[in-house]
Amino acid sequence: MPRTPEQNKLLREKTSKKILEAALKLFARKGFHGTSMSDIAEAAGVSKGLAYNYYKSKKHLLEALLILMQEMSNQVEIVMNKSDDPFEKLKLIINYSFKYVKDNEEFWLLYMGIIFQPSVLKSSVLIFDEVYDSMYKVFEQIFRRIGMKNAVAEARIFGGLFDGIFLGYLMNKDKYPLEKVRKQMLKRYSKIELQKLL
Amino acid sequence: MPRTPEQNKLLREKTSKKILEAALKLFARKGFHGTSMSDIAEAAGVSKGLAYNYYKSKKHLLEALLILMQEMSNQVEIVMNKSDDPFEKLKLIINYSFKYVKDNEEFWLLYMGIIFQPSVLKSSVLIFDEVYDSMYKVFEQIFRRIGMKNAVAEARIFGGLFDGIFLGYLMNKDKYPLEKVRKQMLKRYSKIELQKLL
Amino acid sequence: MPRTPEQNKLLREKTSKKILEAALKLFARKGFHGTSMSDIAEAAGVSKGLAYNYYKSKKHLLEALLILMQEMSNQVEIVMNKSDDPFEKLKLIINYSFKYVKDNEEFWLLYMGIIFQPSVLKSSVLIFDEVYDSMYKVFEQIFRRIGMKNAVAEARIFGGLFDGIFLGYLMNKDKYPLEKVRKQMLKRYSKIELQKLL
Amino acid sequence: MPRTPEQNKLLREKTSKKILEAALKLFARKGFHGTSMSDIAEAAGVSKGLAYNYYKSKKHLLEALLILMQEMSNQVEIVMNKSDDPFEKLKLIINYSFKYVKDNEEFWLLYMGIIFQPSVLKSSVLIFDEVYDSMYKVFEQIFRRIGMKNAVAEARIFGGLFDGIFLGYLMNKDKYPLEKVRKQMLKRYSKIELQKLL
DNA sequence: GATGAATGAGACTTCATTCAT
DNA sequence: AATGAATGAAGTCTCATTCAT
Repeated sequence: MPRTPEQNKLLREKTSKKILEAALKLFARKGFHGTSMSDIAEAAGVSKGLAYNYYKSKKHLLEALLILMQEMSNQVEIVMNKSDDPFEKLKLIINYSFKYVKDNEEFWLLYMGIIFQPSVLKSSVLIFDEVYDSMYKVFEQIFRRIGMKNAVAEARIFGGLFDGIFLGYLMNKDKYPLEKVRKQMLKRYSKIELQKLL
Repeated sequence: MPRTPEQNKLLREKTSKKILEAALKLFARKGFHGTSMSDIAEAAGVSKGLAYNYYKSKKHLLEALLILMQEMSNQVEIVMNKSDDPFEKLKLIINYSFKYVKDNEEFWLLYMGIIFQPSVLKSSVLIFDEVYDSMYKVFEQIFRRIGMKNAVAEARIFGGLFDGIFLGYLMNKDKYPLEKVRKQMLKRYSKIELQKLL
Repeated sequence: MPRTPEQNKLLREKTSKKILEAALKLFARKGFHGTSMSDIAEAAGVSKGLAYNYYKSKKHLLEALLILMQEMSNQVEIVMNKSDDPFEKLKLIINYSFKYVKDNEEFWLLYMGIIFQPSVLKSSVLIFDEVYDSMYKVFEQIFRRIGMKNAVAEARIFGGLFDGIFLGYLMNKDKYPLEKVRKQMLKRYSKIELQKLL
Repeated sequence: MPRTPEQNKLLREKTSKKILEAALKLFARKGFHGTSMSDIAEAAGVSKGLAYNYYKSKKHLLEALLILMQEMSNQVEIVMNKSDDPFEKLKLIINYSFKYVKDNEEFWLLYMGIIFQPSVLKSSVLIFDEVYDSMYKVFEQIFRRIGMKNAVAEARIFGGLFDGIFLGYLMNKDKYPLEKVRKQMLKRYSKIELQKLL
């Protein structure tokens, strides 16, 4: 009894997702070169052959993950635009980012891993460069609207803080006081404190 | 006539340094797994066999680099202790760190690469964990002495800033306004501004 | 459609046997260090990679052969126990051993090669030591039952004879009068002649 | 102050002997392929370069050892010819051989190693074949003179005994009752016992 | 859609040999 | 006579990818 086309489509999606998730997990932890297709297939519970049935090559798997990440990165802007007040925006960004990292550790690790080894996938750099650039532009505007003189530098500091904090957190999740840091960030970038510095 | 021991020592030092430098450059850019011993030997201008004459294995090469890094990391504390004033300490740390990254981009890249793929070298994690921990302790003390309530979180923020900023810088050295950011950091952590927030 | 598990099992057995046989042949003739995995793969008619698919390393291949040999070595005792008469036992041992060597030249060569280079595989020595020891014990008992005074030494002489004779035979199979020697051995260790020496 | 020609010659001989002895020791224990020139040079306490100064290649070293062995093998005949009585000859051979093995374990091990891996050195086979052949001829004559019918087979048995016994001895020097075996051999091949079997 | 046996290029590593001094 | 740095071929092993079924 052959499967109906719908059943087949569902099955395909499910399997392809399993593979993608296994790849994400392993690339994040062991790096692209440190992960073998066998590892991925095994972690996904499918045969090597089947993995190739869904993704033409190891590189294609990575690319599929990058595209996913790119799509997710748009979320920040959506969240941010829930308010028009720059101080409120900062708050939304901080809260969203901390939540995002906790929920998507692996994506974040993969992203960092790729950033640090651009040779793995030339094209990736371009993608992220754009994402980064546009993000910094937005931060800059926010700080300008707040009235800060050095909005360019402040934007870099603000953006850098996330990377740095999350890095520290992921390096040692058990000890890191993530919640305390989030609160302190909110305080540091609150209307009250920022206005003291103007 | 054989070479004199001195000649040999010089030769060994020169060659072993060439190899180590080539390894640093390549590991930093392409990652440990992404770099082959052939790459390293070629970049160093020696034969593959000779590289093994000096470093027992690819892993040993990496370890030699890590030891070097660990030695360098002690510098921060030395620099910091040139003054006893906590505000001055912060200034010294900021200036030293920015200078350090500019002068040792590759070390920093390698370090990040390793942090993100601890599976490459289990032992490395331990080394860095210690370094990090002791550094955060020192930052905490400084902020406590300044009179900040949330010294723990502030220390994490301060430390994270460096990683985040340098990460952004190394991702795109051409565009990054490193000097502006340094100045803004000095301002943000100056006595004047910090005291406004107490 | 994938192959059925049965098909795969058959395939695996066939291929793994081909590789093992090739390894035996080459290790026996050229020694462990003198044989390369390429040699083995080529002789087995498979790719190098496949050989590693079946045997984790060159050493594992050797170990697989040793286990086979150990299993075979139990045969002697089985054969010997077909009779209870010590003179008959000697006859059975002689006939079985001569036949065994002719049928399993390569195993015998491999075995000797390993004996002479214990550094190749430390564990092997222990295995064979045990086999040897228990064999000599058995020989000793036989000679004691026959009534010989120096059963210990006689057992060593009897056992040594096999090794020595087979060594001579395998060194130069064309010229060696194996059949004549077998007959003479039977005579030498026959009831009639042995009793003359009591 | 340059060395005199005599001094030089002495030095050369001493050094070349050191190297040869180191090679013998290592080849015997670890096999030809299992021994590296570095091992040999180190064991001999000289530099690798110097070893090559004395022996053109690793193979040449082995050949030098084989020639030495060949020279030593002539000793048997000399010893044997001290008496004209065949029974006495057997006694001399037995005693000499047991003594020889104890005094020259390494030579004997090397010899066995080569016998079992003729591929290492094609030429060696020819050398040993000759030695063996002539030896068996001599044994045959002895047994014929004693009056044995199957002198051919008896010669093979007698010769094989040595190889087999020594093999057993060298496999496990601590436990092997070499002295007992020697005595039993003398008894077995004494005039009294042999004549019982005629 | 699915399997896993099979391939082969390329990685890590060793070592006989050469050579500058 | 002597050293040991240096080379490069060859060996062990891994893994992305293909393919028969």
